[in-house]
Amino acid sequence: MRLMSVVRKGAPRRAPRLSGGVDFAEPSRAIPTDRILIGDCVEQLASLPPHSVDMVFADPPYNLQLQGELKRPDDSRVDAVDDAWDQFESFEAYDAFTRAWLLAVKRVMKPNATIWVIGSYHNIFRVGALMQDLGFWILNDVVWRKSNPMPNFRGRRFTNAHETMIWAARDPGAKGYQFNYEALKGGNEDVQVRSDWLLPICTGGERLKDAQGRKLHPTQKPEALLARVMLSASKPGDVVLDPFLGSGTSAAVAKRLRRHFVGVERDETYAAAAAARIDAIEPLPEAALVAPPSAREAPRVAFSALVDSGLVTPGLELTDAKGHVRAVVRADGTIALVNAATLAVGSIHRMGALAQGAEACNGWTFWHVEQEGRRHPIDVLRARLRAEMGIRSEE
Amino acid sequence: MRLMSVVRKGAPRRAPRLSGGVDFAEPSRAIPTDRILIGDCVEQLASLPPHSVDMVFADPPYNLQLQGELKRPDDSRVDAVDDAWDQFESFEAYDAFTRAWLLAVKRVMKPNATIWVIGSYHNIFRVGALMQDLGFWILNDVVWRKSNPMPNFRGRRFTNAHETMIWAARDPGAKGYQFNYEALKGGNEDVQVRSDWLLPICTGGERLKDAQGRKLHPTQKPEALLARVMLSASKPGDVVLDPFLGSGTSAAVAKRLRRHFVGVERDETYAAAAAARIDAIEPLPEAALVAPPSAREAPRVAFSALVDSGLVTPGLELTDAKGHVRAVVRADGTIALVNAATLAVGSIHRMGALAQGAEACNGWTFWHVEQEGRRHPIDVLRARLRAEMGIRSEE
DNA sequence: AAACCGCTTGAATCCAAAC
DNA sequence: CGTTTGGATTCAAGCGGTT
Repeated sequence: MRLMSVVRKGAPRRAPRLSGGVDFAEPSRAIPTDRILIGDCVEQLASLPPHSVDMVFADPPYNLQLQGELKRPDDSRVDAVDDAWDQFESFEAYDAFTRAWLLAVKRVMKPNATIWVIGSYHNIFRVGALMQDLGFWILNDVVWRKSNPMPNFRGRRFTNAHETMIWAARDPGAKGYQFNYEALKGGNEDVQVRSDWLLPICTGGERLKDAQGRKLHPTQKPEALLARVMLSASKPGDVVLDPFLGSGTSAAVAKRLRRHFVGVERDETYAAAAAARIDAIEPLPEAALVAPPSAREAPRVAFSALVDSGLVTPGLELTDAKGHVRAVVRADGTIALVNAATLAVGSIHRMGALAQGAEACNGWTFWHVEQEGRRHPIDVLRARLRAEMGIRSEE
Repeated sequence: MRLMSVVRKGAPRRAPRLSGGVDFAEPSRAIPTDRILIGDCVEQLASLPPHSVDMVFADPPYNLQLQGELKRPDDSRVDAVDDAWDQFESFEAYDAFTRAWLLAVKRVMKPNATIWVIGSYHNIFRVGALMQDLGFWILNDVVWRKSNPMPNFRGRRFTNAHETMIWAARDPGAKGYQFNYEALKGGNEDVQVRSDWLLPICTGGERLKDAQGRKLHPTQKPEALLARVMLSASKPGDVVLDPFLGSGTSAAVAKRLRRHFVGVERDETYAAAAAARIDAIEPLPEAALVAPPSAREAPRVAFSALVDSGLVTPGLELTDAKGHVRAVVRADGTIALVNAATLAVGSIHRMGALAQGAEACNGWTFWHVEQEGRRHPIDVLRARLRAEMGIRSEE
């Protein structure tokens, strides 16, 4: 965590620095990381050196074009996203805005960097077409399926239950981009991760509130979503840029996963709240993040889903039934053996087999967690998650 | 199935007619249905009367043929916008093609018709943006999640496990489009249907094969997908247009679901195979397709009709569900609040709203009558009157 | 203590017939 | 055409208070 330590040196618990432009205390042409730049993203990005970020996550305005107000069947009013920053005069105006920030972002991307952009049907088609026009090379579109979306109250459309993320390389033919295929697969029951992800929206304690207890930001994204993005397409020490930082979810997750962040935010209230939020984050132990594994195996249902759900926390210790063998849960859903002579990282099944010297192992029954002084197989956590998710949600 | 019978009259088991243009045997300006038009879809659609189809399903080609040009070595220029030039030319050609067929399709859509377009990340963003540019009004984007997608063999991306459908109305502000909300909900555990659908890809016996046993068409869609589309947004007797018929899935499903189809296909081999396929389809029994009575479409019954019919007597007391609020029925079909400080008289809805301090209220469910010691919403009386009226009207 | 109930809320392009 | 009025319409979670 070289660059992270620069900012935190001598002030380990202070908030990230807020800056209106380039920080000249930084080495010339080195990108100032782990801070929030306040201002218009196109202007702010122009002050950064070219080819300096490894990954971009962008959550631009969606241009919702809402008409009147909407009420629930119980006559309560839906708190719509009617903020000024989401208003555009026309598709042309939105396109010009989009083109400008995409170009500004592209300049600061390293040749092998990739970009993620999230949106809904209101804007994602325009964004995707412009990305193609500007020479980005789409690698996947990834669907975020919301486990608890807002329903369609009037019964006139399908429940708008997903958002779309476009994952793209900077240039056509890019081959050296970061994609942690084996780690993702190892955390997904050794099955390739698909282009549709099921995750809940951001509610409860994770949702930032203002002094009056109202939601601070209308469109705060869940940390689990950003964690999947960064665990997929970046590595510890990378610089992650977010040109529309908002409530700071991407920066908070970057810090937790030991990536560096550069955030741009126009609204000072949002920026200040994000800074405080980021400051409170404690990075995960490095052991929970290092070294992608190389694995191959069989069965179903993802251990990483337990991590996403919060039932299992990265860093949690797993043991066998008798407590002799120990392992640590990693953020991507793989586990690392603790007492191994060499670093051993992989799926719960493969690591279980390795620990026993067996060819195969059912990690769900081999590994245990200690709760209230008693050891339970992690299979009970899986059963709990299945129960929570219900029959409909993940067919 | 009026129009269907025109084609099948005198030749009940023959294949749909193949035609190069307008069939002059049809009544002038009536759209020729249940046949395949062979040729370029823009040209063929120009021969059809305007405002003549109820729903469109389009699975356009997206072979951009860009691979060769785009795989040249990555150069080191700082600004890669120039790189996009060649591909912009190619994208432009695709855009021109897309714009042309979308306009041709729009002309033949009825004002309340809707269109579905399916695609992948290669083309769907361009198609969606152009649809917005041409004035279509997006209602939903619907994700087809493939339960058995093709794996990603090289491990450099996520498994491409979905395709995207855009569902749009012909014009902004369209409200009268067909959407079978209640039927869909009824078939989905009484929960409204979401924008992500899980369905297997087309394999096995459903997949058309050529004489050599190879798959006839590279992108044959599963009939289950088309069935969900048509069951969602059309009704029996509707005319469904498919400008890129291919192997004929949409027409086959339309016939089975007792919709009429108009298919356009440029490739004669595909058209012939589709014709044979469609010919073998047996429409489902009408009883399997009739729409269940929906509350939204039920004939309106005024509260005064209950008074007129004698089901409700002037002077009868109404209360809310808990018996706190009381009102009295007046002879003209209005009601009067009993405990109001000032005299309050009006419709069951207005008085219900007033009693609650709400802006709106469904008086049919708010107000109750006491019968045999139990409270029933007055909606049950309305249902009884509707039943009696239904019996009378059929006599 | 665990279960249960009621209330709140989330990126939303969310009515239709009659007058 | 605009305006008024009837009356149809919601799912999953989290949280707090009660049983």
